[in-house]
Amino acid sequence: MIPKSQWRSTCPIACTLDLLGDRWSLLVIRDLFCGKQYFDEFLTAPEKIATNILSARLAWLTQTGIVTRKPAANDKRRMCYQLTPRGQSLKPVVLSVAHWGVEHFPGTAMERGK
Amino acid sequence: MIPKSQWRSTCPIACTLDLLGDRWSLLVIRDLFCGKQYFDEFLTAPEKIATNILSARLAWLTQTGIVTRKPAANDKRRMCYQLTPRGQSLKPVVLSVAHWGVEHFPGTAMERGK
DNA sequence: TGGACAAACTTGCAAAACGCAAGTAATAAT
DNA sequence: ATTATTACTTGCGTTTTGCAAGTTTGTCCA
Repeated sequence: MIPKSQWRSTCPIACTLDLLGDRWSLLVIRDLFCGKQYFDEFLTAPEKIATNILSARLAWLTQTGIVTRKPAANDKRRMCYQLTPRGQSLKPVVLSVAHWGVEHFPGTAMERGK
Repeated sequence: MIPKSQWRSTCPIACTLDLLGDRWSLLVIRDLFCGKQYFDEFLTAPEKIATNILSARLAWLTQTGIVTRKPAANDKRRMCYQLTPRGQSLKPVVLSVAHWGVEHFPGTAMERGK
């Protein structure tokens, strides 16, 4: 169950957008599907997300059960972010968006691993 | 071809989010798939979009070739908005988002016509 | 063991987007 | 001619975004 005080409506599309309908969440999730796990790995994406935004998004995605957050075994500073089963279930959403983008934006392409 | 000066990257997901990755665009598109065509019809949705936001989104979606905008035959004031083929091709995206929402938000449901 | 370094944030602040309420222009109805 | 309707636009206060700089905690290595 996803915690949030105010959903705009009981429409599943509206609720999903309330959860991750912003400019960045789905890109973070894309990178998680690509195997990225650490804060600085997300920063290397070509879209150049700001650290405060990334921090806020990871916290929100953790809070809502889309990702897990735990310290790496060998370095307690490094936080390891991974998709939960709930997060992994977003794969069809990510793929349908990616597919539409490839069809409608000349010059774009899906990278390996997606 | 979609006109915009600055895309964040050449990733198809990032480009798609630049186009309609905000809180409202996909809800307008949802309503278009449901058969809504006129300004005041979109205003009746339970999410209560503001008129200036709706106006801006319809203009942007028109400009980017997702919807067409023409006066109704019998009333020149009424603007009739409809999905273009490009807009209709978003159906798998809308459906995958709706499906995920139904699975993960108890109490939500897709309405007739989607 | 102590100084340099690194990871993951946090803070400050300016700019942009959002959202509400009220106003307006063009057309239609009576 | 007057009133109502449609599709906006404007003003303005609030919220979110984005950039740069700073902070904290943990690691590395001489």
